[in-house]
Parts: sequence; C-alpha cells; structure tokens
Amino acid sequence: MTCIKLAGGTTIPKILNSIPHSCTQGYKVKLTSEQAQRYKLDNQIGHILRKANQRHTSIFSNVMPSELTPTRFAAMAKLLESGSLSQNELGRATAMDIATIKGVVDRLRQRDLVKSSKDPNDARRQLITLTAQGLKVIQAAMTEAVAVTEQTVSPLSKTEAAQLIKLLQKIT
Amino acid sequence: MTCIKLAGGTTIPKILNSIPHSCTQGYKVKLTSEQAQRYKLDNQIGHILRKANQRHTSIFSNVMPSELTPTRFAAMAKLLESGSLSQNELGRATAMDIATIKGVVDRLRQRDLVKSSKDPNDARRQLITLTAQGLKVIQAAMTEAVAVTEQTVSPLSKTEAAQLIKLLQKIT
DNA sequence: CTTTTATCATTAGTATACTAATGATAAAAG
DNA sequence: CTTTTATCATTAGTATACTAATGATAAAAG
Repeated sequence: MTCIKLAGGTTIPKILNSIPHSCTQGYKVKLTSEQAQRYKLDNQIGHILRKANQRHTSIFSNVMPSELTPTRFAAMAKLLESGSLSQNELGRATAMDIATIKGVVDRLRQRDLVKSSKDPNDARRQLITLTAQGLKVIQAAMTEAVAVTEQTVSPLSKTEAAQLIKLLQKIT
Repeated sequence: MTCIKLAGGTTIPKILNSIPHSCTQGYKVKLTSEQAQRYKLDNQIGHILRKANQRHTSIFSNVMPSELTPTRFAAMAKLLESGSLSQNELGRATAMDIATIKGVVDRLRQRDLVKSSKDPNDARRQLITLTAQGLKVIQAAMTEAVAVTEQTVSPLSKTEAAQLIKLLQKIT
C-alpha cells in the first residue's frame, strides 16, 4: 500500500487523500501508527464476524425449510434438549433477550411448532413446549443442521474448523 | 453425559427423555451417532458466531458514542478510506444489501454525518459523502475502534487473535 | 437508432436484536 | 405479616438485514 509521511513520522494510507475536498477543510490527521495498521475495515474483527455470520445465515436459509430461521431452530433445538422451559429461560438458554425470544416464540406459535401454557407453580411464567408437529420439524432439521455446519466450515480443514470453534467460544 | 442405548446401537443423550409426554406419542428416534455428537447447540458454528457477534456489538456500544453503530461505523470508515461512493457501491464495500445500506445512510444523513448528491455523470446514482462533522466523528471513532477490537479479542493471546481473524476470513 | 439487459435506488413486508418502561407475581428481608 | 427486591412477560420504539416488486436510467446488443 502506498503511504504518505506526516510530521512526527506517522504514516497513513495514501487513499486517505481521496476524501472529498469539501471535507478536508481543517482536516487534522490524528492517527497513531497502530491505527494506520488496523485501518482496514476488512481486518476488523467485528466486521469479519458480521460477514461470517451473514454467510452462515445464507447457507442456513438455503438448506433449511423456509419456516425455520437460525433463532427459531435454536429455540426448538433447546426445547428438544431440555424439555419445556419458561419463555425467559428459553431466551437465556439460546442467548436471546426477553423481547427477542418473545418474538421468536410468537412466530413459532403462529406456525403451530410450539405452544405455551401457564406454569401451574408460578403464575408469572409461560411454559413453552414443542408441539407434535414441532417435534417432527426439529428432528428433521437436526439432520440438515449438520449439513449447514459442514457447508459453513467447508473452506477449512477439520483441524482448522475445530480451532475456529475453540477460539470463537473463548470470545463468547 | 448420561446416554441411553437404542436398538441398532445408536446412543442419544439421556436428556432427550425429558421432552414432555404430550410430544412423545409416536416419537421415533432417527438421530445418527454423528448427529448425537453434534447435538449440542453450543457447539454449532452458527450459534457461536451469533453469540460472538453479540458480544462484539455490546462492547462496541459501550465504547463508542451512541450515535454510532457497527454498520454506521463501517459505512463511514469506508467513505474515509475510499472517498465518495454511490449508495450501492458503499453497500457492496461494507457487505450491506441495497435496502440495508439505504436505511443506514438515511440515519447517517439525519444526524448530518453524511450527505448525498446526484451524480452529475449518472442520473441514477446518489453520491454519498462525509460531511465535515462526519469526518470529525469518524476520525475520533477510529481511535476507539482499536479499543473495541482489543477488548473483543482480549480473552485470546496475540497469536490466537491473528489465527481467529485468519480463519474467519476464510469462511467469509 | 431501437430493443434488450443491467444497474441504481426506493418501497413494502418480515424477522432478528436490543433498550426502557410497565405491571403482575414470587422470594427475600425485616 | 409487611415491605423490599427480584423475576417474568408484555409493549413501544429504534436499528439492522433480508426478499421481492417497481420505476428510472445507462449500457450492450441488434
């Protein structure tokens, strides 16, 4: 990359000069050399995470039936794992806040994949349960989920895929 | 994990038994042993990606001024890198589809961080440009972005962080 | 030049994903 | 038992993130 030298010895990418004239009035470069290194958006962890997530979601929707989204799958998979849970418990178990899990559960209910009932032991709680149809759907989806994961990590070797999962879990 | 044995030699986690009675009518286990291995939601790459992304977004909003979100930052950082771009070009450069980038640009315009003008050479295009204030904001934000990245990968060693970025880029 | 195709941007609709405020109920503290 | 605190769920609001349809304009094909 072509760089230019600033007073003080700091260099920044040349491309900075391409910002429009109207914006450069009183423009003062305050980037440290470290920042100049990290400058590229495409090397920022957040941006890459977002893009990786995007690709996974795309694979998911190609492989899975249209009634299932990643969050709906997560909620149903967790219900299969754990049995009935209150709505908030299900949210915590799938990393969704109370407002998000409510929307997900509402849409699953609309499609008759889960049902909710009052907890007899706690009047505050809605117990969320898989319906018979929901059970069928999530069982079939578990098979496809394997394919989604495989396709997502297909650019990686088995060792790399395991390494990636390990590292991601550390920053979660 | 406690497991139970099925006809055919396949085992599944015991916890499967905790699904409600109403759902187990006619229940047939169809999981392969491979699926039983991959069963846990928390080992699925998609789920971990989603959670890692969640943590990053949370760090971002703690560190950055409230007027900036990850996508707004990405759009403005790209404008700083590349100068004026058409709305669609900016979307492609930041991995946002046309509808998403429109919303982001609209909100940046509302806050007077970017402005748009007709491209004199192509009547279809809106040229998006940083405003003077937008330039100030994104420059200050670049400093903070370093902190966001550092905090996000803080559970990792430098080697691990570099490794993670390399692997993520491969599946993007 | 005219027709076809591609690109650009907008709009309506659906689905996450969060904050903040609210009211109901349960658990803990006194 | 009564007060305080915590938990549960709902609601309104804002912000990504996508699909699909639409109309305007530009580029390519004929």
